[in-house]
Amino acid sequence: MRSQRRLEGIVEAAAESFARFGFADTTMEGIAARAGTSIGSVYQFFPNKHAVFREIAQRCLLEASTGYATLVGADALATPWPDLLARVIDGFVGLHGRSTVMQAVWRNLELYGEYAEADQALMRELIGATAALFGAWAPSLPEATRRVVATMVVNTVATMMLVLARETDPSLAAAIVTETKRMLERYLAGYLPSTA
Amino acid sequence: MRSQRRLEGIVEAAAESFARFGFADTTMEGIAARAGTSIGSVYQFFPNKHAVFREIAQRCLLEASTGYATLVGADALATPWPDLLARVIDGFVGLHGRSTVMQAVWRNLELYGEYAEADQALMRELIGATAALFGAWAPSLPEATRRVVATMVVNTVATMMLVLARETDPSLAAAIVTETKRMLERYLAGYLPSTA
Amino acid sequence: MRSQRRLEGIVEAAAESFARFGFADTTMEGIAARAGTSIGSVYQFFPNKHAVFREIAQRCLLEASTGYATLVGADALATPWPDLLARVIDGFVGLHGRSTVMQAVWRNLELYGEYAEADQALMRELIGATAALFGAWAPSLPEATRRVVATMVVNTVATMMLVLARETDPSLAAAIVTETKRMLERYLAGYLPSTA
Amino acid sequence: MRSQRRLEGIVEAAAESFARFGFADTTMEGIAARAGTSIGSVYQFFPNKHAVFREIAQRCLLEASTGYATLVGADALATPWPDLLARVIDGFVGLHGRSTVMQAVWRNLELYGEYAEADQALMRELIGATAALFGAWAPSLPEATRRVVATMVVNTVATMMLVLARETDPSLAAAIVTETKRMLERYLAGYLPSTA
DNA sequence: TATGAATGAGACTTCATTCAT
DNA sequence: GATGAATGAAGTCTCATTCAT
Repeated sequence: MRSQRRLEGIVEAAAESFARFGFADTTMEGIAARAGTSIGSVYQFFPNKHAVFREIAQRCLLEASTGYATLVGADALATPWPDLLARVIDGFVGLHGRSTVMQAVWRNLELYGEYAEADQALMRELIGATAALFGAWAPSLPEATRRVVATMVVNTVATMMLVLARETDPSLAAAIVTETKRMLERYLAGYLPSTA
Repeated sequence: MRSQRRLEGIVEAAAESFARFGFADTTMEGIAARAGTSIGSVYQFFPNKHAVFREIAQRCLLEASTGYATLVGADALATPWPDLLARVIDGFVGLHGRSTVMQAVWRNLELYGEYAEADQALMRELIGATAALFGAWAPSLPEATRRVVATMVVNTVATMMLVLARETDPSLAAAIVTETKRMLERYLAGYLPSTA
Repeated sequence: MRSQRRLEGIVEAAAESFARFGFADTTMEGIAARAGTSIGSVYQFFPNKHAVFREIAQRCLLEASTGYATLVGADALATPWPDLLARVIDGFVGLHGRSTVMQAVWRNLELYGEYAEADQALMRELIGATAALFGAWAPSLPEATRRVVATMVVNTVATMMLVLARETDPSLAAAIVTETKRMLERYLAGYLPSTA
Repeated sequence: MRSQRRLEGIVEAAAESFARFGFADTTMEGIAARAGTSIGSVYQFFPNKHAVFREIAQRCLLEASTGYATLVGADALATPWPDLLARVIDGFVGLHGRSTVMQAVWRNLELYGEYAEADQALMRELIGATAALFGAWAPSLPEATRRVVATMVVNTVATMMLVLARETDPSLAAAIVTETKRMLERYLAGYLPSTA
């Protein structure tokens, strides 16, 4: 469909611009130009500039949700948890590197309010799923503890990506990924049984 | 001197506004009004809006630097490292809670470019100091490792504050602080000798 | 096309305002209002206030250039030079009286820097053309002399218009025109052969 | 007297700034700084920015008036009129070159309205004096003619200075002075008897 | 009287949004 | 729908002028 392709072009153009210049320095005119269309067409799809960002944030959250599901996969419980942890971390790093939409959202944290609700829902989802895994691995761990620990894991991975976005030295970036895995592994080792 | 007090008023008003509404939604007119002065006076001290933010960022970094020095203190090596870790984390949480300037900076991460250089210098300083402590506690730890580990600790504490800034549930916030301490303690236990 | 008419309206309004109140006392808001449009539209065509003036200056120079060509015409060499001189002077006086754009430029000489280059090119053109006429009338006159004399004539006519712009007494204005013709005629009589 | 010296410093600083940057781009703060005093002191002497310019214009007119009297001198009628003409022209060129105040006024013609009245009075004075000389040399010349011719001479010299102010090539500038003398001489030769 | 900090009106300029074609 | 010209609210910034010290 014509309009579908046009919409995609606009979203892509907007994400690129938000990621590269930030929300404030992105103009609706600029988005239209980058998408090879007119400003009127942008307003055909979105009532205002914030709505464009919200769409991008939503896609970012969807990508994160889908990414989590794919990375954890059906074989989660059959995988030693440290391996799973490493897989998820590497997966998210890769995802962020490839997704303009994610970069746009991480670059414009000041707009968190725009999608806080949806983000919190996603966080609850991811935390719930992670906590459920913990329940399978360590049934004796109290429910409340599981949730807190899951929160820590999710937050740590999320903020690691923020740190990476800022880090210019690639070898230090790689070290940060390695050490984050190690840190979480040691942290979780206090809660989950070793997978000897 | 009169102008010193006025300057302080402006900086304080700006920090509050940046922290509460964000940089984009803060107007120079608004800063002046909140400071009980006129827009002309704001421009007497700062050539433009970004310069106001830069001043605040600089103060934030100074507070962080001073805070670190105070918290680590002269007795650092006489203190068991887990205690020192807990003291520093609690200290920074308290500092952030009391400092409008810090809240303003954490709220407007998208302006990181404005003070990136100064921030990186501070990071190097804090990482260096922390790595030096590690060197005292674990002389056998290779220099490069010490620095990477120190980087992890500093980043983790820093991003924890970002997470806290967003967290509305106070009991969850408290749990995050507790668990962050625990996480770092377990992480560092792999590198530093246990203390008696 | 709509926008062409709008542009003309803006230029006309600006010229009127520059001519009547001067550059400094003309506001972009005022130009828009006088043109019956909005300030945004003015900025659609011109990036800033100086650009508006530059457009007007350019039109003024074009009018002068075209005016010269028309006034001198194809029959220049067939016309006794005193008659041609009188025709050109009267022509320019009339032109200035009818052209808001010229009045705007003469009124704001302090902005000469804005169009100095283009003006100097025009001057060279007019001086060159005038010197060429002198060459036809007085072949024995050295090239360098022709150019200097042409410069005098062009400058004298130009500054006469400046004087006229300031003169409020119409009968004195008329006398100034008459005497300027006489002055240039007597001046040129020293260089050019008398006609029949 | 202290305040007299201070006033002179301010006027001089203002004239320099007006001459170099123009009225619009001169700030009261800048004048004070250049005069080595404070803005408050400037307002001690002048109620506003235009008043500063008016003072300068007045001095310019005074210099012109005095200059004329000096140049024409007591021996005017004993001097052949072409020599007197040359002397006056050279004198004014020199005067303009030396006087910051004159340069300030010529540079800011758009403010003519500020001193138009005084200027017109001066013009009447100079024209009257010149016409009187003509009366002595050519008693048969009708009064009205004398005044018109005197107006032409005064205007021509005045506008020559405007042209010179714009001319960057010194040899062309010199030629303009020479030719202006020649032009006026030929013009006047039609009205005044030759001085055998 | 001298100083220069404080004031605030006013001008420029941007850009999200609307709407006629 | 698509287009892009038109709109004008809103924000930044300057600088003449005032006034407390």
